Amino acid sequence: MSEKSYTVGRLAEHTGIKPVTIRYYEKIGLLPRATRSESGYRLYSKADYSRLVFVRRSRGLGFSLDDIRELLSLADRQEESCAGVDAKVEQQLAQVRSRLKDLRAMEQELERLSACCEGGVIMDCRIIETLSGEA
Amino acid sequence: MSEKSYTVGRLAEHTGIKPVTIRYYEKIGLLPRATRSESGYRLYSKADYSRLVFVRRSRGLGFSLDDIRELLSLADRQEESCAGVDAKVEQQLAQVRSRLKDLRAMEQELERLSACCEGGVIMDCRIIETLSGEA
DNA sequence: ACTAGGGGTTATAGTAACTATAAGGTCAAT
DNA sequence: ATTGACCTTATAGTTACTATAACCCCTAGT
Repeated sequence: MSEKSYTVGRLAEHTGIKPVTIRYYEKIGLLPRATRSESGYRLYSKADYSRLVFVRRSRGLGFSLDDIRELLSLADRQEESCAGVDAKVEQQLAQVRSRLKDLRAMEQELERLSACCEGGVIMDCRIIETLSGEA
Repeated sequence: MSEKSYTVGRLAEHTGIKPVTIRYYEKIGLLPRATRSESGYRLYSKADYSRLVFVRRSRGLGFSLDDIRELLSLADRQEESCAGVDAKVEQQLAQVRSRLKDLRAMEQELERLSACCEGGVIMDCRIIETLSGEA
């Protein structure tokens, strides 16, 4: 059924995740141990490919590898409620929003600093002054 | 002139940067070597305090420690143009904006996922399906 | 058959910016 | 004199990789 057709390099090409990274994921137990060819090469199936896509997409949403480990184990229990998954998504959304808030504040302050530079010398630089100084 | 009045702990209290971190900054050369008391304790002056505030504020704007090292060395050349500083700020602003873009995309996608959960079981979960699947 | 390339394999160290731990020295107060 | 809160150093751990070294395998060309 599950023909092992990909080597690690071919899997990498198809998923956009580098061979080293794939091996790393295996090492930390995020991916199951790959089956091996006679000569010791890793061999992957379509199912392995899907799992890796899951990881890539989750990473794209900012989930940590630990989070993804949990998501994968939740995903594997087909008959259970998906409340856990939903909770993880909510949690991640909250984290992303908090990070957004921080970054927006940084953006504003950087804009303010940038605007107050008048091209003089350091001694009179309002940017340096602000960074060194008050509040 | 520059009375060395702070120990590392007192400096930490005043700046909100922990003693370990202050020592770490010294170790990597971001802060100059502190003068020492007879018994070997680090002692800091108002100038040291200012420099550390500079670091903290720059960190708050997302600058890397390497960037801050450069900013500090730029700031030390009082009579030179502040163009370098301005450039660094612009650069940082660009980076923050790029990160913002990424995070906004994540936020949107997470919102979409969150909305499509209908409280069923994993088998029917659109979230899992999306993560595993297409795109 | 030999060899060169482009795979694959492992283990180890490095990255950023800290945090945690251990094992000990100092200082002010009781 | 001893407690407790501080200080000192060195080392290892964190996250998610990347880089390096040293070696093995497989296919294609001569």
